Amino acid sequence: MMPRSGEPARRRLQQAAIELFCERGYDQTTTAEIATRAGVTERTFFRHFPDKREVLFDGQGKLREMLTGAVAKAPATLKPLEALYRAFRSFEQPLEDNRPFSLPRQQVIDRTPALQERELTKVAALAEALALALRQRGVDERLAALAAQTGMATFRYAVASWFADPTGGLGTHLDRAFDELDGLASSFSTRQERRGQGIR
Amino acid sequence: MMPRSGEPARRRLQQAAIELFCERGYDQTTTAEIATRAGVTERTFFRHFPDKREVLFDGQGKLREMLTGAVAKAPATLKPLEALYRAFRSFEQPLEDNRPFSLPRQQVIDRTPALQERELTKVAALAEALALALRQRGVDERLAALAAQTGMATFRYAVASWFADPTGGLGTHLDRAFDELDGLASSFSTRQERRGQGIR
DNA sequence: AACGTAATGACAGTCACTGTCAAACCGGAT
DNA sequence: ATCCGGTTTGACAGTGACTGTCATTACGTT
Repeated sequence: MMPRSGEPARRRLQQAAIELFCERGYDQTTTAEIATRAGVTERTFFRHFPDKREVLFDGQGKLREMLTGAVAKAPATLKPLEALYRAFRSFEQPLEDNRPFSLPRQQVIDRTPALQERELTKVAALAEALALALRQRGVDERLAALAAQTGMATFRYAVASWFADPTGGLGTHLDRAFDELDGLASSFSTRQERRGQGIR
Repeated sequence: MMPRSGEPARRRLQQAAIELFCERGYDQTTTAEIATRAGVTERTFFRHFPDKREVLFDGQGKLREMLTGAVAKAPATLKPLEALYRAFRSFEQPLEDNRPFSLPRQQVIDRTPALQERELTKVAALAEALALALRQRGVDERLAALAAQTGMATFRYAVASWFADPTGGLGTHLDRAFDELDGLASSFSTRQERRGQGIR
């Protein structure tokens, strides 16, 4: 049996996976190769991760808990999107620290359709969790869903532009994205004809 | 060689697939079984569909073209979400006609994670196409993306409630969903503190 | 040092999916 | 009717993701 030395097998597998994905690409890498580089058997890979893709989406569970927790703790007077903004903002530092790992990870995802598909479901699950957190703040069900989706999209937009240009840190990009969204909100309505120029 | 009789092999495969998925479930059905029921070989299945999931997501291409076309043809004065509403509305009849097929299909998807994942990517692709169509109407890039996502989510909500209760037809559910969205728009803003009570 | 639990290796097996090539189908030209 | 060229299919072999099972090994506990 492989000596259980040093880093836990789980971490070695993640490390080996991202290395190989960067070197050869996701599709050209077999789970057996990942396992070999990590010094374990292929079977062990599937004991730690339910499938090949999941080796890149591991932190999601904690991220969800932390974000929903931050939303729950936000001042009750805040509007939905403002609560989300604060939750995202409270994650600036951890995400900055993770950048060296998450940047190559995102590059692999961006050029692999199968991984983009998985990312979409992770994002959707996160948005759903955020919507639930908003509902527990007393927000209407439909508004919670809408705000959660919009907030997530804006967050992703900010992270993407931060990946492209880290200048000013993630916080700057978050502010910019939410400011832009704020400007959009005024031109955001469904029906035109049944409104006069009067407001409210 | 199998006599090329009756319905084209493609349709037979789709029919056989949805039947088997309803009977045994998606995971408990092999592509070989689908092919056998359709009277062809497994190899032929993969000549018609790139993967097992795709047999349930075939109309997507045409749907995208028709919806983006409808958006393009909408009166130029309409706001983004109103243009989307009209595009969706113009599809009431085709969707009503398809209900006998799409209802069981949706039930299969709803209880199969792998299919939900694929559906998410289809929805995302459609939203992206709608955003592009809005941009070509002169809508700002970010607003187009936001409106497309929101519109798609509202459309899906309407279709879901129409699946649950066809009373009044899809049109009624669409109106209700967009009316609800319209009510939400007023409480939809990002930042609270930097606004006085003044409007505009 | 003995023990129990959890992690691992070894092995066999299923199934989605692909490449390849020959055979069968089809419509149109002769 | 016959031939012909392009398309569709069948047959077969192969890869790789993923699962079940069981014995074995590592590690903490006593």
